[in-house]
Amino acid sequence: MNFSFEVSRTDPTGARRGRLTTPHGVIQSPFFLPVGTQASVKALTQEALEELGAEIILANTYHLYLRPGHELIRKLGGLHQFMSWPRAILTDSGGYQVFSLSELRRIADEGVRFRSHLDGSEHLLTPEKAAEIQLALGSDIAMVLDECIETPAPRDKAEAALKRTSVWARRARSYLQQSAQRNGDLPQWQFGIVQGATFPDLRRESARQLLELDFPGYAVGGLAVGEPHEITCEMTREVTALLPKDRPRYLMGVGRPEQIADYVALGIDMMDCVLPTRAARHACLYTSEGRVLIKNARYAQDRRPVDSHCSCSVCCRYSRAYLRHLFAAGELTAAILATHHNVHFYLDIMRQIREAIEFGNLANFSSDMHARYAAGPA
RNA sequence: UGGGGCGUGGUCCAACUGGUAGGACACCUCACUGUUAAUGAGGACGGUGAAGGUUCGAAUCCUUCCGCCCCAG
Repeated sequence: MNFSFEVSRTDPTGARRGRLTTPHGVIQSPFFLPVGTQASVKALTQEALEELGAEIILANTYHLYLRPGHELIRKLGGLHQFMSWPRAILTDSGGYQVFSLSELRRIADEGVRFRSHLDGSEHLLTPEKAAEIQLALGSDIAMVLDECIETPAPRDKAEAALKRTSVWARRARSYLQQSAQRNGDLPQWQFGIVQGATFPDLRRESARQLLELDFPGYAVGGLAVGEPHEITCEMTREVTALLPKDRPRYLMGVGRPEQIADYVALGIDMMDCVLPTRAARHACLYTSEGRVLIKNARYAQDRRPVDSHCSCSVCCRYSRAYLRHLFAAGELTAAILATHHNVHFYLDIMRQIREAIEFGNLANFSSDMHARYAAGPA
């Protein structure tokens, strides 16, 4: 099978430099996955993503199952072909929707019963179903269905979600393995997801239970849902300490630009976040000097690029004043240009982080970022 | 020149026909962490064209003036 992961260097902080090989290309790690929930990174074309150097993106099982439907995508040749994205794709299982669509679902041991946010129709998402959908989509990496709960959570609730996540992980794992036996090969990698809320011992217990299932990669889920950054780091540290060094570690749903290096220093290899794309549409631009809220009146006559240290095509060509105008006028181009810049910025942070690991100065990079983001924009 | 109507924050309008002026948009600011999100929250701005009068109390009623609109000539 065409999957592998290798760590080529570990720096003093614990950060790992490596590469993940998939049937759809090699991805240098640590890496960031732009979020393309509905087979589209909002406001970006696949051409733009390629130009930006994205090597992998994330899509969502729940959303694509509801629309246009995984069977349709399978019929059209799978998600890669459907959306004309030749590089790697990771699909989230719908576990996050268990959390974010809480008013629309009911959780039981068999799975999650959802009412569609689109038309109100009822659907049952089980661990097997989530695995089946992702198989149909043909993503390179599939996530197991997990139960992601809100923070802070009482211990008994965290325990229950942890237990259920482990049972579901086992079911998802065997579903995929059985499918592989029938077809002779594993067409995709499947990652387990550690839960346990903000309880260190529960995090460790969750990791231990998943390790028994011998996943090719492990994710840390249920974090960055409201708890302080230090807690996110503490929980991540508990987990990565137990994970095998030769498997990729994925911290799901993070983070802010200045936090990313911290997670990498905790031994995280991959992460995804809607922040660069969503904030872009809301006129928040990330730069090497901090955040720029481009709608602010102070930028009305600002001829400078969004980020003078940025080499993206937006910063090479357009002024802050123009971007501000596009937002004020409600032009679609505002979202397109802002998203392009933010995704470039995130991918560039990852390039710099990889370089910093090679040179052994990730700690400097991290404190630099924190300082700049504390100082605010120029 | 008659007759009729209307003047309320930047804009468009609302205020049981007397009860102490509100909304939308615009503006300003903030928030977004495995996307139900080109979203959401907050803030500033008028004392009602002007001057008088009636009344406990007027954007609402009366008088005069100013401005705009419509219909007649």
